[in-house]
Parts: sequence; C-alpha cells; structure tokens
Amino acid sequence: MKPQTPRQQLIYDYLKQNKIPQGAYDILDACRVHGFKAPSQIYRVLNKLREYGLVHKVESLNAYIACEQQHDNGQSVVAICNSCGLVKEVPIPDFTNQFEKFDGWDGFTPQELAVEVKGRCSLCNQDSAT
Amino acid sequence: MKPQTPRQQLIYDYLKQNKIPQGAYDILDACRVHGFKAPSQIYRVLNKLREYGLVHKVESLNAYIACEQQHDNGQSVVAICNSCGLVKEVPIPDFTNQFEKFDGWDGFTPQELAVEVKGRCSLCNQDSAT
DNA sequence: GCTATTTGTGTTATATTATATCATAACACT
DNA sequence: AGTGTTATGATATAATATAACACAAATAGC
Repeated sequence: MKPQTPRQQLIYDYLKQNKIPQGAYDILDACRVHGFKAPSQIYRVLNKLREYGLVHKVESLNAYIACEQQHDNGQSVVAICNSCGLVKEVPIPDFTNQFEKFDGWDGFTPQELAVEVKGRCSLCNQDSAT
Repeated sequence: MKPQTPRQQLIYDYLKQNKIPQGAYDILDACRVHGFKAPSQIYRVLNKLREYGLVHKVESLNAYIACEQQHDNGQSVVAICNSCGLVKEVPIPDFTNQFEKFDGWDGFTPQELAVEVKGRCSLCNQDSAT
C-alpha cells in the first residue's frame, strides 16, 4: 500500500527524510508551510499511514517513523539509540512464535505486538561518547 | 526494594488492587481523599516506584501497573487483553538474547526493553464475546 | 450525467498525559 | 546546630491526542 493522497505523501516523505522519530507536533510545524494548521489533520493522516503499514508509532517516545520495509503480517522490533536518537526497525516475521516457549500464556491470543529496545547503536558504540 | 514512604505505599497498594492498568489521573482521583492534589505528586511517586522495579508503565496505554514479580535484571512481556483490559506481566529473564539470532543488530547494545502484546486473554477466549 | 455514499479535509474546541519550577518539610549524618 | 539529600506541596504550563461538526472531492451504482 502506498500513500493515497497528496497529504499522505507529504507526511510520509517527511518521515522518510528523518531517521529520528518525529512527534506529531514536529510534523505539524514542518508541514505548516504546506497548509496544515491543526493537530487533527496530522493525526488523521498518521492514522491512515499506520493502517497502511507505512508508518510506525514508537510508543515509548510518542513519535512516528516511516517503516523501511513493509511488515504486513509480521512484526518488528524497534531499536532506539539512547545516545543519538536514531531508530532502526528490524522486521521479525515469526516473533509471536517466540512466546509459546514461555510460561504464563495459557490461552492468550496475540494480535498486535510492540517491541521496543533502547540501547546504543553501533555508531555510538564506536564513538566512546555519552 | 519496597515502597519507602507512606505516599509510595499508598499508590503501590492502589495499583496492586487493580489488575487493569491505571492512568496517572485515575490514580490522582483515587488518591485525592488521601491528600494528593496535583499530577506532579503522582508522577513523582510513580517514577520512584518504577525505579524500584515495583511499577511498570504500559507505554502503549500510557498507564501503570504494579509488577507482580520483581524483574530486576530481566525484562518482561506485557500481555494486554483488548477485550477486558486485563494485563499480565510475564517475566522473560533472557529476552535480549533472543535478538542475537536476527539480522540488523550489528553492534547495537540493548539497555531497556519494552515488549507489549495486545490480544485476547484466556477468559475472554472462553466467553465467545467481543 | 446524476445522486448516494464514502473518504478526505478544514476548523474550533477540548481532553489527556506529563513536566518545569520554586518553595518548604522531613530525615540522616556529623 | 549545620549540612546534604530526599520527599513533598503548589502553581503553572507543556506536550500529546481526540471530539465534533461542516464542507469538498472522489467514486460507485444506476
């Protein structure tokens, strides 16, 4: 699925340009020049793009990123660098299968999955900075 | 680690009584009778309790639950029932090890992990309701 | 072509979640 | 008592998200 309207394309492109997750109000500010005026406009488009599987909400940041790959059926792990803020989405097709190994899942049926790992990315590990 | 002050004990107890995750403002309302008046009071206590590993924030709900077990070093998977709202926290001691199997982790060092699964719990699966 | 329906949009207002800031109190240690 | 640390009280404001209603554009069915 691709963006279906100019509005959707605009926000999708904006997110694709940014490897750092963007808050809804960041997006709003960036898109004011294109006529966006109200948060609800942004959220509407974001929700559509999320439906299409083009955009992912990083729950622990309340921010949004463009998905690099489509992860239609499958899920993904979001790796967030605490140091530089960079985010990488790693697709994990059969992740829910992982759960069956563990106790405490007696009859639970998984539907949506969010996995978010914070840590340090390879680049920040090379630089021995904060 | 246990709650260190009456305030902490109060909020911890409140969360333990509720199997459904509570928003900060739910907690505030419930604790007004005990003298809490401002959100910042709640957030301060919540943050302490989270430090101590007694309380967990469910990022995808912006809500808080008391941890059933201590998951000191280890992480946990939060299972959220879309139907009844019930949440269960399942400890997963060596979860980060799971990641090494997958590609795209070249040099990323995991620090914090949030895994949240939404689905249907066993009880709601038995009832053939919504 | 025409209208019916759905989908997208514009706009205003408001709800919800969370933090900043500054002052004061309680406590522990010496 | 004096000092440092942690917890608390209180006010204000920031940041995130949705509700509600009107209107326009696209599209499907006839």
